Amino acid sequence: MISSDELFDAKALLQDSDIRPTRQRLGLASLLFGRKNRHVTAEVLHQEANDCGLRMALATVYNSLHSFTRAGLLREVVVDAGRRYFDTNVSHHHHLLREQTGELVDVDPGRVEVRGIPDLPRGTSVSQIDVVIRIK
Amino acid sequence: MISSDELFDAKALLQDSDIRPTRQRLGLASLLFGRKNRHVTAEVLHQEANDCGLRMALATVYNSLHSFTRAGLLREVVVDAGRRYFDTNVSHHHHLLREQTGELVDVDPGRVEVRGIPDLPRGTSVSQIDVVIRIK
DNA sequence: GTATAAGTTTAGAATAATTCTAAAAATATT
DNA sequence: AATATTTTTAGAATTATTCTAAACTTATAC
Repeated sequence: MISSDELFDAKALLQDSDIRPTRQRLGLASLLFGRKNRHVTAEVLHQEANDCGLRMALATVYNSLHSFTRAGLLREVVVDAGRRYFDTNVSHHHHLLREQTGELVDVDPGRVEVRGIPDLPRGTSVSQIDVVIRIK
Repeated sequence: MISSDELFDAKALLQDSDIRPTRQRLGLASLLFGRKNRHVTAEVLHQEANDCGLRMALATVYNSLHSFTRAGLLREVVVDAGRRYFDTNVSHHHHLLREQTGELVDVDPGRVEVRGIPDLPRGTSVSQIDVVIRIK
């Protein structure tokens, strides 16, 4: 169950991001942002929502994940060609991927350093640097 | 057109890897390994093969890419959730991705340094570290 | 508050990439 | 050559995601 103050937080969060706080988005937001940092796929989040009694279409979960991402509340992490992961931690950091389980763990950027970025083509700039440490 | 010595190279390469040198695999191998390092998707490679007069099913391209990968002749690069890229450069290196075009460029591992890998869960070891520099 | 406009949700269809299936073809072995 | 093994193929199936347009919600104007 979702407590009213969690819902309230979610509402403020969405409104601050100019996202309409609909029932569905409030539910997803409290699943995503209520607790610690998370990595989810649409499928998994949809299942979780259902398990909490929040009934909604899978397409709504996709729509919401994209809205949240556009608003900067989520960021997409590419670690698998075939599944889209969304990360609630939008600050600069890296990832450790357990290949066996698919589990993703955040890695503090202070613990990994990328140096000596190569020359970039003229007129381009770095938009992001992703480091994925795959473990088995 | 594919010259006979390119075909010969491809044949030796496949045989050394215990892969039967079928017409389809020889053709794909010379497209892939005949020249400089490449990054391809199944779709693009299939199109190229067709353009060279090498007719084959798309499923064969997928099968071949997987055989070559299993044999260590290719490695999969994950830079896009939705498309599988294969890289003919199987030595340790990183990638620069031009987000506008989807073009992938190899980055010498000497030009980028990753340090201070975090503590790993007990019983696990690093299988690979991927660095993707996204530019726009 | 009610009406109207704007944005959101939904089920189901559509798309895209990849994998599966099992019969036909090619390659290798005897 | 005959047989066994592996590969290729077309097309169906699967998986993840996006699209569509009608129904519904939420916001805005009066």
